[in-house]
Amino acid sequence: MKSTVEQRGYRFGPERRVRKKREYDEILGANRSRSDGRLIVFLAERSIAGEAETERVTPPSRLGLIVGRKVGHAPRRNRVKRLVREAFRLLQHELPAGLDIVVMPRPEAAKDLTLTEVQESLKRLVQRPLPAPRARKKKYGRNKSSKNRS
RNA sequence: GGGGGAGCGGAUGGUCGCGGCCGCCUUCGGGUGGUCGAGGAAAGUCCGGGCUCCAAAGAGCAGGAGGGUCGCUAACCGCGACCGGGUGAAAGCCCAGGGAAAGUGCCACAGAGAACAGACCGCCGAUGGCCGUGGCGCCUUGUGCGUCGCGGGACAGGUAAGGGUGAAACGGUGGGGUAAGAGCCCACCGCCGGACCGGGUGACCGGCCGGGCACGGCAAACCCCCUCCGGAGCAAGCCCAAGCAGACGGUUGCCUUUACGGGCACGGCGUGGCUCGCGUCGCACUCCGUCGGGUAGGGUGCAGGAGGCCGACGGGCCCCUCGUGGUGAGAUUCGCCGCCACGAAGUGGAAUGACCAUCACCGCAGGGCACGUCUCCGCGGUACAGAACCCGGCUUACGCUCCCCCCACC
RNA sequence: GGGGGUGUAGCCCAAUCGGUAGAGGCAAGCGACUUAAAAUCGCUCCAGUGUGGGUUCGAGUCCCACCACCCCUA
Repeated sequence: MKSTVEQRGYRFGPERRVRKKREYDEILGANRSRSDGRLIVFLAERSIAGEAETERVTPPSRLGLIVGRKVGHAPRRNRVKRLVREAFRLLQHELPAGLDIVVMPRPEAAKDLTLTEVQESLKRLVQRPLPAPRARKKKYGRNKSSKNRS
């Protein structure tokens, strides 16, 4: 991860995606969301549990997607996900680093989105500074037993 | 206008990206070059299989599925051809298309009658009564008897042709016949039977002979006959890592053997409905069973082909299908055909893309204008839809193109 | 992905064996009682059975296809 600063490309590999159900639960459980007419965005500071050695560089932000069945059939859901991924990829140097961002498009607006619209919404919703972490409201706590054990 | 079949599923270029495999480089983070990367339905999950596990996949019962014939197939509720039936003017389309004289059950309402049926209206009333009347005969001259007629009514009775009811009324049409009618008789059609003749692998078809007809419908009602089906499913299963918490039950019998062991019985469990049979355990505590607790990470399964051969089990060779490129004959070109080379999605918070330009196709209507659609400019659109172990089908959704057939008009 | 189930008035839910069209309750409306309301009583209204075919004389019921929703599954 030493080449983060000089790496100016627009790559979008697996290190920039949220991949585990546990990670999704943590990000949604932080319950810091904001939305506009198109998107709902959940934000969390990126946890660095795995890295034991001290890191002086903040890791890049990661993207996660939730596109429900109300958006439409599979090709339409794929289209929405690809648009959001592309917007994140092109904006990755303008957005703040060290965040986990989970994007959930609104079903009613997801019918006919364009790339520029998604870019606008994403930039506006993510670039504002984070509010203080609030208490978790167990709204998305599907596995509360595991949470209580830990 | 109607009907049948086949094909395609936008093209090219640019910029920025994603995933697999191979080669090279690497400071092991990655870089770089090449190559491949959604569908005809990938869909619904409606059938059939492969594969995996249940030790093996056995028998019977139950349950389920299929049902004209002959082929194709690994198999099928699939496909093809044919047979029979229905429908349409035709091309064509549709058919769960075995059995209703093995049995059980059902056929509401209406209607006279609904399953070895029935007589409401109507028709008739030949025959026998009844009433009226005419002729003849008898003697006991009467409101007489007998006999032969005519007429009437419709009492007994005959009838099932017609009306009417119904989804369905115990063959149809025509003629004869009759009091009126009726397969009562006859002709043709239909139906039934035949161990018959001819054709066909067969379903069946054609004929011949016999029978006046006896046999309503429903089996997507129970059922009978024939055929097929053990159960679960890639979240199957196998390996690694991580993690948790254990508790309870089982401590047999007989025979045989010096003993190991074997046999029978009994009990638990498994064989995902039951029985048999089979397997397994029964002094093992490292075994069997019941209940409870933990994990949701990684790898593999995992990829042209349900073709073949060989293998020292790592794989190799050949064949087939499709794609791309090259080449040969022919040809104006393309395609078809032959040969050679290379290739054959494999994700998994889930890749196969995003944006732009030009072209193609379709539509809109404003301007130009020959007033119709040519094209220049403008605007909008380009269907249905996304692999999740794989394959063969079915069904459903959907844009366009082409070919063929039938009918009508010119 | 795989396996299974359900669908009848606005809501909950009945309908022997298929029988000519659907019971009940809540809700709604009207009336009575009441000063008014609640409760109660009476009356009324509301379905063509998720959709489309087929079998049958006749289908909510039997069969097939499709649609929507729900549940289970390492």
